[in-house]
Amino acid sequence: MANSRSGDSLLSRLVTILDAFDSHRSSMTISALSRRVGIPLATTHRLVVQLLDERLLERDADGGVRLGIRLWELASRGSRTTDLREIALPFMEDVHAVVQQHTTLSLLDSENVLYIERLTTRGSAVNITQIAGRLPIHACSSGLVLLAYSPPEFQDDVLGRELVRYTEHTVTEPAALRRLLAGIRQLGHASVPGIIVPNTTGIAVPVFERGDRVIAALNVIVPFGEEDLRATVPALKTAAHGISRALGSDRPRGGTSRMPRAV
Amino acid sequence: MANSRSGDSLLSRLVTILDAFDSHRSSMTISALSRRVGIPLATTHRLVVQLLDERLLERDADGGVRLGIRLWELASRGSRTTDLREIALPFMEDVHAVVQQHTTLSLLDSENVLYIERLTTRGSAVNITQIAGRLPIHACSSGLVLLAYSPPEFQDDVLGRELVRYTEHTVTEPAALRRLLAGIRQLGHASVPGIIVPNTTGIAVPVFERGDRVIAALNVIVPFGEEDLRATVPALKTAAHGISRALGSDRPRGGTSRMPRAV
DNA sequence: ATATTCCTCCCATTGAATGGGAGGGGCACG
DNA sequence: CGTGCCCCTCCCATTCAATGGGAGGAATAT
Repeated sequence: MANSRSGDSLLSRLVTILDAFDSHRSSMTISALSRRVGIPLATTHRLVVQLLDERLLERDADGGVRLGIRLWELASRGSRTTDLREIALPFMEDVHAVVQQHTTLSLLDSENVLYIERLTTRGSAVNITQIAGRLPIHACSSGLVLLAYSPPEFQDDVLGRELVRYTEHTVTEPAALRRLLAGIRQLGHASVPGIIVPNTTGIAVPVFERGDRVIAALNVIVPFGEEDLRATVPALKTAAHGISRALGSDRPRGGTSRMPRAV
Repeated sequence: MANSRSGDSLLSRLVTILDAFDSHRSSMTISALSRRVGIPLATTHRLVVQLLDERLLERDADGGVRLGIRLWELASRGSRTTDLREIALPFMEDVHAVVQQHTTLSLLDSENVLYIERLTTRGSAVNITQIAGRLPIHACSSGLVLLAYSPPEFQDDVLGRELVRYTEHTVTEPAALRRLLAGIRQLGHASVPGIIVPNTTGIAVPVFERGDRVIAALNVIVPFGEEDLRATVPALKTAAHGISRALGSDRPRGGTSRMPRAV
């Protein structure tokens, strides 16, 4: 597939390079990058120069390289993520205003939970989610909701794997997990204590597209002892319903504006 | 630079392909894509298959292709845009709540104004800005603010060009533009009527990084007749100041938290 | 003064990129 | 039901860009 001795294609190497940057490592020298991604320096150098040419990478003030704004532009302009995020944002604000805890929006991507928006609350619970960050599907309330409403084959697939146990509360045993998912479907929400971070409870509800298919999860993260399910779950469900409605009304197909709407 | 007869490198072709998608054209058949980007069908097909492999593109329900979530993830994870957006969002909400008009955050990129966040208001003025969309620097209030606080050489460069006239209010004449910019610097904000969309006024203020350098513009878009500069400008300036402070306090360098902060 | 680490460029080798063309499937129109 | 049209996919001989070890040089640390 490529000239490279490692057998990687040019494109896969480009992706590897872009993938090497994250929020903790947002800038690197070319040499460091080369070591990190395991591509020979001369080749890394050449690829980086090309990426700089296309402005997918930028030079840093200290001579390092970082992701370019152009890359963000390309990725965001025609992306469904951007649309979903923008539609959901006002409803997330509502939840955030009422519940006053970290609020996130996430979806399933390649068997992980990918967070596409996050509203943080100062001084509240520890929040390990990051925008464009991922968490394992079985170890966060959002993941469990998304899994609970996934097709059975996918559920079986996930349950059949060896699941990592992060805390004493992480449910990894298939039968227990199945019961947990059934409970989530019955209640319409997930509320799980510290399955990835101790002393933190995640509460999540599904966001439906056109009434049936689940496309996202809406979640809040609260410190132990501050859970108030009676207030939180209705807030989340109301917002999730609002997002569903807004998703439908912005597209021609699907029940449009059958519902009256205040300004 | 490449095997292609057109002389384009592989990477530049990949960028061209990704660039072909935008919010209006978020899904295309491979043939349509091939025609649009001017790359022979067989080559486009091969590149698309590779991009699908890397999940930078996704298959649509109707067989077309669209941008993949993975691309958004790669671009957003280590991007400064994501940080800036997240830091600025609460302050934008404040403005939005008070002014109740479209509110945007933008920055200068390659001689254009690139919008990185937008809060919309239903039923308010026409809003042609799009998240990850661009506008010419001389034809929007945000652009004029960003230009007013740019280095003189860059200003001269922009003023030396042939500037497009979009409406009767668009200022394209260098001397007039210079006066406009001087006024913006003096007042600390830009307020310009319908220079790209008629019957719409843009009001924008600069967002500073570490007190001196301007990194973004904060803007609201109001319909003619509803301008209330006395209320709007202070709201914008307050929010812009808050963003500057939050930018500084999240980074070790720069005056951190000299200012008391309420929860 | 010496070692280390970085960036950059060179260039002979090699095999991946190229794209015209053919085959096949699906849909609409007459 | 046939015909035309458009799309996707694969093939394959040709061609030239990708590869990466190595060297030179600059900058910084020891």
